[in-house]
Amino acid sequence: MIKPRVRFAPSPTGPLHIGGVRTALYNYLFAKKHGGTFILRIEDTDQTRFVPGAEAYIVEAFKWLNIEFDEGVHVGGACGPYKQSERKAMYKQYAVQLLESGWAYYAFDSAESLDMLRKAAEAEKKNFQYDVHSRLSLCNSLTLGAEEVSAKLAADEPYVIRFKFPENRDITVRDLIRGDVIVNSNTLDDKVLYKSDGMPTYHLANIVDDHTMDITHVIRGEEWLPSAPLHVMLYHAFGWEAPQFAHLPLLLKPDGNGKLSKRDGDRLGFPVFPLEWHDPKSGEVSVGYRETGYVPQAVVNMLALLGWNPGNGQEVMTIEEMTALFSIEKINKSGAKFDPEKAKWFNHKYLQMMSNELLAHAFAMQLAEKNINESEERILKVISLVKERINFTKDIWEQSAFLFEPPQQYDEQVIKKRWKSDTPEHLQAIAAILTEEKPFCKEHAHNRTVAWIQDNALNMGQIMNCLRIALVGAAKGPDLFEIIDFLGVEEVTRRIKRAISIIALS
RNA sequence: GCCGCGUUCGUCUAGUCGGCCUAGGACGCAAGGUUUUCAUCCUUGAAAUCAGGGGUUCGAAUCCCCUACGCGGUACCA
Repeated sequence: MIKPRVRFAPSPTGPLHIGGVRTALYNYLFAKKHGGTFILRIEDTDQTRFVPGAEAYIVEAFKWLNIEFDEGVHVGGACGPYKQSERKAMYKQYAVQLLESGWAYYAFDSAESLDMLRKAAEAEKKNFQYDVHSRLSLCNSLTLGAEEVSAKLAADEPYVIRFKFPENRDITVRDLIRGDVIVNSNTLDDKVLYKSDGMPTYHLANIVDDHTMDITHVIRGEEWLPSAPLHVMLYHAFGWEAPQFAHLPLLLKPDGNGKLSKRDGDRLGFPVFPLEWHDPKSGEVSVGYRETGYVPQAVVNMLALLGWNPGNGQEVMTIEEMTALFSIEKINKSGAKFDPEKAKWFNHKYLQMMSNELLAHAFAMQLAEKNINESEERILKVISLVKERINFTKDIWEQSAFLFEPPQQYDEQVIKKRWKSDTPEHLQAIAAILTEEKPFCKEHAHNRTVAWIQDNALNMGQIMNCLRIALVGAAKGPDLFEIIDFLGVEEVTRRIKRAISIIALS
């Protein structure tokens, strides 16, 4: 295969959705697999939907995800500029070229008049289309005389340029995932290519850019499949060779049907965006994978498997492994429901593979925010104690807070079950045993404590759980003597006293 | 409405050219074990009559047709 050139072309209308991230990822995987080029192009032809900060967000998101572009708005390249608003001047000539070759025409109908036609059709449960059937009864250069058209243009009347579909032609879209999709031109509408504000629409700009940037493969979401016949015809009209198409299945909401949306994330409690996003207009904040404590590699891995599968049973893999295994033929045809539980599982797996040093570094930052100072050695110790219990980096604190501060409260269920009238004296006896241990050795302390419990014919589970309650506040957490070792006997004694007084009061 | 795409355990999926599929794996779920706690981890299990109905064939999840359902599109948005 010749080295492919692919592109990811988002429009800067808000934060990048994980569906978009997956589309970009598949483009990236495909390009890397075949030694090709991966390009980031910003499609901002709709000035009314422009959102400040969105472009920077997109760039930052890919940086965090470690998905690198070879060419693009932020890195430049030989086919720049990579932002459509900056290429504005070049589109008109292509629209004119189509006008001259008879593949397009001027249309002067106002948005309002078309709106009325649409409403009227809707009332009859029909659909109004600007197409082969209707264009001869509308106001355009096909129905108006040549002088009339030039007069309107000379008078600066607003106009759009529409594509003129040939009559009754079967158009074949050759899709790498779906095979041949055939659509008759009579069912297609004459899409606007050039808007009255002097900007091209997506359709024109997209084709012109893909051609001038030598794009070989267009890998994009399934929502573009309906307009693919238009694109195929556009290439034909220009006399250009069309790139190969691959329309990706959609990412669906976890419950029910339909496209995954920000709403679903809010409702079910999982991020839909890679990074946290602050909407400049509404001030609304959307949670991000990064801020939730996801490992970028885990996000990439999880996303890759939503709609693609190498077929070898392997699920956890590096991006290099994915690249080696990737093929468009193995992409599924049907939409994939997003599963927050599996996303969590992936993150857990990646956290376990991460070095303790790296996790300690992340945790040290969390501690700094809480003004807690601990030695590197002790932080590393904490990591070794809680690592296997965490799904997100933010869980480290949740799982280890009791190592830094006494329990805020004591689990009443456990107290009710295990705390007896003689518990205080038993705990004090254990405190005494621990204090005698000098230097403190957790194995030895453990053995002596167990021996003491047995010698006094006491219930092991009852005593140990009460001790745990006194130190941790709940019946959970790592090995008790590891905790005692970390806390130090003095702190342990203090906590036992504290627990006895507080629990006695309640 | 019209056009297009899709349909294997609850979910993500394996299933190349029909037989090795009494449909495999993973997540989740359940039970047991480990941990005198909880989580992790390990083992086992339940879970898809391969959307439904017709064909073709000795034989179909795999090929053909129909139906149903779901989704996407139907803008001077991308």
